[in-house]
Order: sequence, then structure tokens, then C-alpha cells
Amino acid sequence: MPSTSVRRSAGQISGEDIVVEAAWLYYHDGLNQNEIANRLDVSRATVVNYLQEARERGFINITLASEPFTNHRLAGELCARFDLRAAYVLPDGGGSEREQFERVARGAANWLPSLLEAQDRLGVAWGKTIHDMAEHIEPVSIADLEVIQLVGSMATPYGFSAEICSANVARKLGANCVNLHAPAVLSTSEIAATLRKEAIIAAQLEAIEHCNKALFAVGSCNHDSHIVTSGLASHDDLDWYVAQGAAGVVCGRFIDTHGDPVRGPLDERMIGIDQTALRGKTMGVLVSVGRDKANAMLAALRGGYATHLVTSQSSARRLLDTRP
Amino acid sequence: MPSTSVRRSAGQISGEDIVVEAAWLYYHDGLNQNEIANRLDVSRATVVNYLQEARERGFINITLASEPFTNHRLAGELCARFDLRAAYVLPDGGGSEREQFERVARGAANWLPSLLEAQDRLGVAWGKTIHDMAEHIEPVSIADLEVIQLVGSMATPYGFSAEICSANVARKLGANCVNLHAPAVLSTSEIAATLRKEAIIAAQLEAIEHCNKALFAVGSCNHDSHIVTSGLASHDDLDWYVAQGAAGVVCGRFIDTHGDPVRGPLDERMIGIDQTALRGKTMGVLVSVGRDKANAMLAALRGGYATHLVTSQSSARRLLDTRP
DNA sequence: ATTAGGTTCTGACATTTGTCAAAACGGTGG
DNA sequence: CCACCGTTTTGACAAATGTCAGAACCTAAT
Repeated sequence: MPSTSVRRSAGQISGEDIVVEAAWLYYHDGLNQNEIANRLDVSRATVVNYLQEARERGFINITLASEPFTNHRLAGELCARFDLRAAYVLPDGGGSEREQFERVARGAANWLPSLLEAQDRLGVAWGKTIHDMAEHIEPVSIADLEVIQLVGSMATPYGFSAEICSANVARKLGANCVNLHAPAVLSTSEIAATLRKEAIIAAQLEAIEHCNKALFAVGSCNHDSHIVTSGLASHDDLDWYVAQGAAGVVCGRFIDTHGDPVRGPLDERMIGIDQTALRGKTMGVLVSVGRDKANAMLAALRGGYATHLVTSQSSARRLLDTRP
Repeated sequence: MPSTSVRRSAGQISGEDIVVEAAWLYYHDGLNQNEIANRLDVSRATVVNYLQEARERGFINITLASEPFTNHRLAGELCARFDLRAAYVLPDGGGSEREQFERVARGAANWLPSLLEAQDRLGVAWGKTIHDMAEHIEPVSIADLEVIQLVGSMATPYGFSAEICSANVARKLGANCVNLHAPAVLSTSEIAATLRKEAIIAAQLEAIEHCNKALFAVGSCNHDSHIVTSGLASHDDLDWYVAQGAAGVVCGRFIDTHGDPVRGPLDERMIGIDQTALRGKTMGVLVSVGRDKANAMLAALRGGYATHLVTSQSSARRLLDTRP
């Protein structure tokens, strides 16, 4: 009676097959590792290995439903106060601001796919928030999705510049990516104007105008915030805009505490979506968290740039504690 | 120093919030129950309860990726042999036929959502297989999906009659449901013809013609198979069709070993999709398993009714072991 | 044959998770 | 104020899962 070996390399069963079988028995049929070990006639330790392999290979998807987060009490209040269609509030979990940032990025990554549908054209801004979010998106494929870079590229080589953000989001969502092949800011408004008329750039700006959804973060108006460190604005630029009442930055554009555009010399030299166009999208997803972002978030929310918000509990409380 | 209570009903945190928080920390942040217990300042046993509640409430979704099943060696061979676009082969797991049936139903439930896209019109047949499958679909919402009942309702009250199958599939997928408000089989062809001309029925038959995808099982030609027990065909009907070469049943219609229609007196009296229309769909998902279904499956596959197949390893082997 | 080098598997132990009866709690009505 | 009742939490124990060093196994080269 020659017993057929179950060793992975032997037998008629191909290598990964037994791994899948173990995963199925465990996650779908609800057997425990002992029962699986008996059925497959291997040791329980081996079953542990199979299951680990299955997880590593991404055979198992564990996702958290979005409802409990959006239904969160704070989410409801945020929607009411800032006229949002939905908000996604992540628990603080008692961790540091660093951890909270991470969690919000993951939360946004978790939520985003369910906000998109086939044929959407999603504009993507830039920044550490957007970049980290993109990292955490579980790859899915959304039919005929187009991802469009909303802001020109950064002069300084930067880990989370606009083209990298949009490319990563597109990659994770299996989408086509329209990059904006121009610097975010040019030395003179004339050069910017010329560039805007270039056929290639014009087509890309056209794509920006016609995207229906937007994903963006906000920047604060400090001298150490990304708007300066990325080389988009000089310290003088920043001072000038702050003097005019700037309270925050969306897609590289300055806005005041009411969210209204603060226009100035830099604007003419920039290539990318402007405040008016951003406000016109049918969906605007704002991802932001942190004490330092509070004012800028408030400005962006008041300005009506966002229809959807992802943030943390403590940030949500800060927003709600401010007088309207 | 009044310590704020974390008891669920107290504090500013709403009841389900702490459950969600625990779930997040566990499934997303990968903390273990002890760490979570410390953070939330409750006992570990409580964390266990929270996590259980989160699972019960469906906050956590665990699904298996479809690739390992569709990439399976047997799946590839099935595609090649029967000209399928994809096959989903479930492990046998050493269990009984009963367990295999169950597993195939769950596998189909797992796979189906990823086969559908927005605006699809999915025709759904009937039978125990389809019914059990529907039970196991994890509720999702597919935009503008329409589910259409392919076969009329059963005269005998039946747990898995056509209208129940389509309604359940529709419910789970958040789809609109077009039911066929007519019996599957009538006493005379004249009555059937009259009924087909009724405006309501005609519109429903129209919907059947225009659906682009179909989900169906096969029936075998035994006297104890559902085609007889459900009251669709009498024993005499069955004998007659078998004598004409019938080897299986799809959507209540008889086919021979090549999958070609076997037409007879019963056909004129039936209301529902016919063999030609079924063959014309852009996608046909056949879900079937079991030794007794082998011949019928073979017939359906040869007849080109299916573009996608869900079955078990052992059933797959049986199919492949048969001479083409 | 035998040996070397890699991979896969296993047994013994460590850690994590689940269970359950009893205790603590919060509201309610005497 | 207290006794009651249903719910939530907890501690102690039981079960399940994870870890890791070494055994078993395969392959290919000597």
C-alpha cells in the first residue's frame, strides 16, 4: 500500500496548492490548525507555515468595513458642520501624532477605493500625507479609472512630489495615469504662460479641468512646512501671502481663513489646478491630521473644497471645538 | 484627579466606538490583545469581547484572493479543454461530497462579485447550488447592477425556486431585481404562448434577452433530480427527453451530450430563457460539482454555455479524464 | 554510493487567544 | 437609600497559535 507523499514537491499536487487548501480550510471553513493538520496529514507546525505563506503571498484579504468609521459620532458632526457628504474618523488609539498620522493615511487608503467607481477621473495632489496614503492602498482594479496629477512637479527632488504621488495612486488602483509634465512653479509668469500653451501641457491641464474627483491634503503656512521646503515658495513668498491673510495651502495655492483664494505674484508662475477648479469637483477628498494642520484644515473646509474628509478623532474634535 | 471611565455607556466615547477602536488596533495596526488592553485600559478578556462583537457586526471582512484558485493547474487545463475564459477550482479538502458542494457554493460566492461590473445585467437561474451560493455572498454594492430571473417560478413551493434565487442574489449585491412573474411550466403550449404576449411578461422576457451575463448550474437527468422533484417535468417527460438523447438540464432546458438542445413538447409550455439565448451571453458562469453532475456538466461545457466555471478539484479531474 | 547544500517538515516550548463563571456596574422602582 | 435586574467587565483557566532548532528529505555533484 504505497502511501502517496504529501510533501510539497512530490505528488500530483502542485506546490502552492496545499497552501491554498490550508488557507481555505482555515479562513473559510473555520477549521483549526489541528484539524487541518489531520486532514492534510502534516504536522500542525507545517500548517502554521502554510498559513503564513498564504498571508505573505496576499491570498488572504482582511479589510475593515468603512461604515463604523464614517458613522462615528464625530463623523456625523463634521458632516453637519462643514457640509460634507461623508467623513472618516480614525480612532486616536492613544498613540503619538506620528502614529495618528500613519493611521489616518491607512484609513484613507482603506476608504478611497469605495469612493471611486468605473470611469472616474481622479485628480491627485501631493505631499507626505498623500504619498503615505498611496503606499497603504491595497491593490485593486477599478475599471477605466484615470488618475491625473493636479500640480506640477517639484523642482527639488522630493520623495513625495506630485508626479510620484499620482503615479503611485494610479499603480495601486490599476488606473491610467496622466502626469503633468511641467514644474509646479516657474521663474516668471511669462514662461509659465508660454508653457501652458504648449500642446502637451495644454492637454494635461485640460485633463485636470475635466477630472470629476480630487484627492488632496492641506499645508500650513509655516516656514518649515512643505510648501517652502519643497521649493514651491520662498520664505519671502510665504511672508507675503501670510501678510495678505493666507491661512493654509491646498494644491500649492494659498487660501485665507474663510477658504477664499489669496492670489498673488506666485500664482501666475504656477502650473496646476487653481482654487476655483478644485472647488468645482463633484467630490473632494481631504486627508489631513495633526495639531499643526488645524487652521489650514479649517480654512479648506470652510472654503468648501472638500466633500469628504479623513482625519483622526483628536483632529476632528479640534475642528468641532472651534467657533464656526 | 477624576479618572475618566472607559465603560462603554459612560465617557464621551459612544458605545460602539471602543469596539471599532479595538478592531482597528488589532487588524490594522497588528497589536496583540494585551497591548490593546493596556491602551484602552480594560482587561484583555474585554478586548476579546470587543473583537468578537466587531466580527459579528461585520466590521471585519476576510476574503481569499481568487488568483490561487483560478491559476490552479486544473483551472488552466479546464480553460484550455473547454474554451473557458476562467475557472475557479476549489480544493477537495478530503471532505464528503456534501462538504465539497458547500465549499464550491462558497467559492462561487467569493468569486462572483469580482466577475461583475457596474451596469451589468446578470441573469440568474435556480437550484440548490445557486441558492446556497447566494446565501454565502458577502453583501457588496455593485453600481447599477440588475439581476434578472431566467426561468419562471416553480409550481411546487420550493426552497430554492427561481424567484428566491434571483431575489437573494440581488439583495446581496445591492442590485435591482427583475423577477419573472410566471410559472416555469404551464399545462399547455397555448396558455404559455398567451402568457408570453402579456405586456408584463413580455417586458420581463425582454429583460432576459438583454442581460449580458448569466449564472447557472446544471441538472442531471435522473428521476430524483430537481427537474422532476420541483415539478418542472414529469417522469414521462424526463423519459421522453432521455430517449431523445438528453444528458443534462440547463435553465430547465434539456441538452444532449454535445450540449445541443433537445427540443420537445415540454419546451413550448415553458417560460424562461432557452438554450440559444443562454449561449449568446457574453459571460456564462456555471457552478457545479459532484459525481452525479459529471455528465450534465460535460454536456453544458461542450455546448459552450459557460465562459466561467466553478467546481471542485475532484469534479475538475473527472471532467478532464473524459475523452473529449 | 556518498556527500554537500538547499529546502521542507516536525516536536517541544513560548506566546497569544478564547472561555466562562463570578464580580462590578448602572439604571430603575420601590 | 437600597434591592433588583440586565449588562459589562474581569480573573483564572483552557485551547489555539506562533517560534525555532534540528531532523528528514530532495537534488545534484563528486
